[in-house]
Amino acid sequence: MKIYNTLTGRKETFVPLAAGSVNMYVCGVTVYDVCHIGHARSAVVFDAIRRYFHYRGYNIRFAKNFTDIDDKIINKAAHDGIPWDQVAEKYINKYYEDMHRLGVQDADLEPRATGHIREIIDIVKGLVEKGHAYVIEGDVYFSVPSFPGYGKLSGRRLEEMLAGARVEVDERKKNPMDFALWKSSKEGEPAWESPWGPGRPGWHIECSAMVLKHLGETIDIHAGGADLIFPHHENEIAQSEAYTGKPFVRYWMHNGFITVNREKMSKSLGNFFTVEEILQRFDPESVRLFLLQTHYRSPIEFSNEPLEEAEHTLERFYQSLERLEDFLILPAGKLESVPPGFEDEEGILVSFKKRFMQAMDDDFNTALAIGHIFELIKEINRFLDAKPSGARAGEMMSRAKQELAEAANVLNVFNRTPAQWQRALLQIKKIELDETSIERLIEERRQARAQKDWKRADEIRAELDAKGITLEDKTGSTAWRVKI
RNA sequence: GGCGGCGUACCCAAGUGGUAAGGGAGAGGUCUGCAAAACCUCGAUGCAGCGGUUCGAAUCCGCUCGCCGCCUCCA
Repeated sequence: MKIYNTLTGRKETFVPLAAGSVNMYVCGVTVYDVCHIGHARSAVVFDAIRRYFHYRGYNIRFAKNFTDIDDKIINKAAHDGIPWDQVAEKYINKYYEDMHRLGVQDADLEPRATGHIREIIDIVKGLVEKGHAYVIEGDVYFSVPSFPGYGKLSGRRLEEMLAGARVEVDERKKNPMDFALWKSSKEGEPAWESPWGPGRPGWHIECSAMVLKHLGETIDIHAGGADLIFPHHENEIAQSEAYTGKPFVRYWMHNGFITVNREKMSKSLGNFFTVEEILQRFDPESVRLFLLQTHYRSPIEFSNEPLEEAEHTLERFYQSLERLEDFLILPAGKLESVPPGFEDEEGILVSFKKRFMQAMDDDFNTALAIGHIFELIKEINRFLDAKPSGARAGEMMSRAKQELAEAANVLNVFNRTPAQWQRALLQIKKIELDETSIERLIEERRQARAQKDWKRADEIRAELDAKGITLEDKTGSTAWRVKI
């Protein structure tokens, strides 16, 4: 298994600290507002990666935090006139709601900053004692020059950063790059008691504290959005390694951004689309597929078109799956006939599994893995086109279904039944007809067709079409689909 | 200014040395009462441009052009 490690800038063979186990920490969200699609990308991507580790038999401990105290939360609380902890609670709940819809599994551990104040204080105290941090008027700062490795993750040197001169200058700090570990609270702000007076943790320290407490001094993987590389993750390394004297993280993983008009989607630019509003227009599975169809480190340009394409892609998948299932429920024909050219279908299945794993093993290439799924789909369609029959053909197709289900389970897309997909479309496309009335019209049309009353049959078809339902006449029955 | 990334068909996108996956759109075909959908087939002699290394380059090196990100809160 190979993972691109931001620390080295290379793909490296993944060797976990303890054989067979993975300790993984993902930076979650600061809960001061609803999630946009960029947050969703990070969550979905690392969810798929986590599922793949599990599939590969690793015993994975997966932690994802909530930053539930910070300036933005305090500002939001003041703005909305509600207590800061209610702001946090509200958006944590909203996060769960959005992510569950997108098929993101809860982490094994979901620690919150405010639940680790004691641990944070212990680390800050330790850093002060070791001379890596200093106290000024109730604030505690980490002394960046005291940590020689500073800049190793983001690939920059201290002198260069100072030259940039975009750093806000706080005269009290010994070095402009020094960052807050502990911030004293003003009157009326949330505060916890500490050796330096009432205050709250700085942003970076919570992650160090939670990693240390729940996963250990050195963990296998730490992940998050690429915008966290500097300063957040750089600072985490500095404070953690200065404190423990041990390497903090073995593999750093960072996902790429979502862009709008080629610009990074962000709150400050105002060019963001919330998960909620996207899910009003698209089925969650379409969104998840859209996110996984591009490699996690590449940028994704956001617009309707690729989401609509993802819908078509799913339609194609479920059409084929339905066809496969139709074949499987049919009694196996007496005639043993595997069409010529398909004798080695089992070999194709074996190679599918191999290629799927190869793709995922290569830095979690979900885009390629999905490509392989469609190669298999094409193969299955060709096989069924050739009108196979008999027990062996049945076994081969049931094995194919099994293989597809396994891959689908890892990605958590292509994971429903064709009927569930159609029902979901009925809802998301806001079709005014329900299943029963559609079935009733189909039955009426069937009778018309039996009497060769083509005019009436065509009328019904046109009527359904106008309402967004397409009919598909198969031998002996008629299926309906939501037009997309 | 410093550091990093990207540029593959009409669109999206995988591919980091061995002769261009996959999806969407399009064209042709099969099926059909006719349709539609679906399915099958086709589709880049070519990977921003130029030069170099190599038996061999989208992949490595150099230069040029264009775009983006980080350096400040950010997934």
